[in-house]
Amino acid sequence: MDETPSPLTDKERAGIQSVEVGFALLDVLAHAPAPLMLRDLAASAKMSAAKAHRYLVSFQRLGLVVQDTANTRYELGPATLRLGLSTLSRLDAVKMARERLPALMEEVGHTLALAVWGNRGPTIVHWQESPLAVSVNLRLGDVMPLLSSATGRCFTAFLAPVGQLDKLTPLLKEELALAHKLGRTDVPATLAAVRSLQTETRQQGLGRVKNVLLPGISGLCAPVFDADQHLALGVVALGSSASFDTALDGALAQALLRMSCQLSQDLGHSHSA
Amino acid sequence: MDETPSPLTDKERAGIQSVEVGFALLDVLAHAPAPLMLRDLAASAKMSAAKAHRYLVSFQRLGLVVQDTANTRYELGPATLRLGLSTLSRLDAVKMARERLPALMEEVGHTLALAVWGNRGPTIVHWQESPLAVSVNLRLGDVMPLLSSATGRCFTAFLAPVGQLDKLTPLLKEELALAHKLGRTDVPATLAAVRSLQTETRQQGLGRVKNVLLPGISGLCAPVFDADQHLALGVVALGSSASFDTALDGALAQALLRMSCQLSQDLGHSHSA
DNA sequence: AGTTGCATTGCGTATTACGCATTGTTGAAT
DNA sequence: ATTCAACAATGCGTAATACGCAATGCAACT
Repeated sequence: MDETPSPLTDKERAGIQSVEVGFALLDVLAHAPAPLMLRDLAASAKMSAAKAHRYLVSFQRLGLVVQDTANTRYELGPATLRLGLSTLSRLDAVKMARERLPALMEEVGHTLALAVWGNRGPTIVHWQESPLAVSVNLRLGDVMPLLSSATGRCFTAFLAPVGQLDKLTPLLKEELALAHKLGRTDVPATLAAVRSLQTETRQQGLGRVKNVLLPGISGLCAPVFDADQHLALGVVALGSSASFDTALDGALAQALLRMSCQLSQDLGHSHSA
Repeated sequence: MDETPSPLTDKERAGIQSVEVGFALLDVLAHAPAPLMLRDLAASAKMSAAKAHRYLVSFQRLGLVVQDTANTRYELGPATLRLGLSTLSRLDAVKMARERLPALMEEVGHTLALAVWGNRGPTIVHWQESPLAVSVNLRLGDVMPLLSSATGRCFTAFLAPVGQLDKLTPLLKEELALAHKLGRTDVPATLAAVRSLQTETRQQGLGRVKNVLLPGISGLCAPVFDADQHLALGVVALGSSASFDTALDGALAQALLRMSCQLSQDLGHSHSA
């Protein structure tokens, strides 16, 4: 088709070329921070605009992509959400954590949430507001910042050392740049400072934040690992700093850790690190 | 290819056939309760096993599908989760609803509004006045009463069953006290009466009011839910009681419900309640 | 071993997707 | 208003690709 002389290495099993070509477009859209024009979308996926357009027509028919009626920009559509949520609902870690969250909330009396790693960082996939708590503005799908949120710090510290780390670095650099521009003093400013925050978080066993992301709000996030030592999800608690105990040996932190350890074990994680 | 002589109807824009064919497999997997054998998967997607297999090879390369190493069954893969989370993070219920309001207003001919839950109750965040309608005195940021407005009744009935319900109670008590002092007879006077109003509203599927909050004005409010069963927003219609059809099976109520259901689905809500 | 029920892979052909160039559309500048 | 520019969308002919069919692998039972 294109410029692939493709020696057709033996390890290649017969597939459907169009499927693999088309996915590049979805992938670009998934990583893009905003809806894209056809021109840029095609360029990012390394194909001609005409070619991309044909794929996008089909993706639109399927609901995988939608087009802003006004400016004709493309973005991912509701069908991708359905696929993702279907996968999410089958994830053992999420399933089990969801079931156990109500009891934990009863015990600790704070708003709780679950986060998993997405393309743009740790993403809230479930939350449960405490009746007692101040109303924290949390929305499904929110992506938490890596350095200024308890959740982000948890993922920054506990993401599997190999493989996923490379996903982390570009996002970290972005955030460092942003923090620098805003002149923030309560978050790390250099990669070295990030390393030290990671070490600290690992020693604590959970991500912690006091009045950083939101003034007057504190948060804790405990990691849950699967059988392969990968960070499967984060269990988050947050609330008003006035009534929120951030002590590592406090009842709240201990309850979170108990929950996350139990989940990890039930997922087949064997204490080896 | 197949048995499609394909008269190529005019409404068909040129797309990529393989993409649309392949999606049928993903769709089947998304709706299946458990991993599927190639045979069944192919049958459900109405294609031959050989054909399905080629697509699945490509889907596996992309991480959209994974195969149980032991029993060779297929299920959705991590890439679908990435796509879904990316979409989820961009979803904005209010924005989506706002885009669709003009069409709805065209259809029903009444003033429409959107409300979300704020610290002090359901808050109007957007409204669109009908040219035909009487001018209703609504302002951005207005907090609607829980018992005497259609919007309030909607939120009272449909706020997340656990947790948020208790955020409701203090506000409800306040309003009950106020109603009592004013000697109103058209709103519930006791908590028991509130419960019964909630039940009624849930059965109706939307909040409804005739000449209660404002004399001569009627209103309806349909709930929109997110993927996690949280009440994301309310779609409100209001107008002069003379021309406003409050029948549950009337054109207006049905149009509102259609709109709210569609929105809920696009937010990832899988209708279960 | 024999058999059954799958998944997987060559092969040849008809169909499809590709690049190129053209036409349609939108929106901004003169 | 008119012109212009930038982008999106679409015919067309050809070369590459996906399809059905049938053969081959690969296990788990009998």
